[in-house]
Amino acid sequence: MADTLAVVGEKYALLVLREAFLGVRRFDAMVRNIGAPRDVLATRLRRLVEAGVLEKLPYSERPRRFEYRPTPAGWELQPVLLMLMKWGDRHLADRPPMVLEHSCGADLTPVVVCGHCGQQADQGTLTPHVQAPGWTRTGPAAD
Amino acid sequence: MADTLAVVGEKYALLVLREAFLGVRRFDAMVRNIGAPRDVLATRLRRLVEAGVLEKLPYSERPRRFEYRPTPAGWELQPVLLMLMKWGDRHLADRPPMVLEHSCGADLTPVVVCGHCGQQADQGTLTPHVQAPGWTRTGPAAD
DNA sequence: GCGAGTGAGTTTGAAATCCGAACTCACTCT
DNA sequence: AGAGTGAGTTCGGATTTCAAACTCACTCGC
Repeated sequence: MADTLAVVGEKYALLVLREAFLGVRRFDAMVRNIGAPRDVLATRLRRLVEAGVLEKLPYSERPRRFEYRPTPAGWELQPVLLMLMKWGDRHLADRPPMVLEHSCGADLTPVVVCGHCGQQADQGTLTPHVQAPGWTRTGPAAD
Repeated sequence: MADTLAVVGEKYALLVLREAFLGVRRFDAMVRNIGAPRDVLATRLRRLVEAGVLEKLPYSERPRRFEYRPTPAGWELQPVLLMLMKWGDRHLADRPPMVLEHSCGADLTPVVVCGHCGQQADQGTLTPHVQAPGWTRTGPAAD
């Protein structure tokens, strides 16, 4: 988790990915949609490319222009964004939510399930098997 | 999404939640496990409490001591963390991953599915219905 | 009853980031 | 020739982050 956040946890990184997923893949368009300072966006894009999450490819020689597309590894981050979106819609809903249509025809309500049994994976259903080094669960704290 | 990140997108915020989910709920324990500067952790905790994601409650009067527990809204962020964890395990795996056991008895592999049809929701299966104000999808960019 | 320790922070000053605006460079379009 | 566009880079100033030290209110061992 900490390692993942080292890649996508910096300010704007996940918003950049959102835009890339939605098809906004050019520098200036991202600046407009995200509202990030141009230099910050430039560094973010560099990092995401070197992390293998985005790919920078030219869509025009003369003048040389680039676009940024999610790699396969990048696409695998989409579920993270879906869950962030869902949470925001449930708990912060100011504007009407963006609707994504699933291939089944319904409007998407993303749910996290256990890949093994297909049942929802949430609070009550999970038990950590902890053996991380240096990790301490101090004090009594039954959930 | 942007709004959600305004709440949990700051540095360490999601790590704080991870600890809280795992039962680490005291200030000093979090400092030890996360390695964040104490002042930053203090501000993060304040923000997460006022955002309604954590709850600060005393576990001892005299001396006055507090712990931070996820609220119901907080627990709803767990899926986000699960997907971040999964991605890290697949793409950055340095140390052996932490195993979570699902109530079905199997080790959890979290998957995001469409709540309507139960089928996986990923790259090919989603079509955005875009009508956000000021949002521009510039240039040709079929996925 | 005294010194050491603990838990939950706050303070402090230097280092790293972020910000917005302006600038560059290489073109294209009128 | 002049205006515009796309993809950045450069600037100085405002915010954040950082690590270490400090506070305050206790408790514990002797």
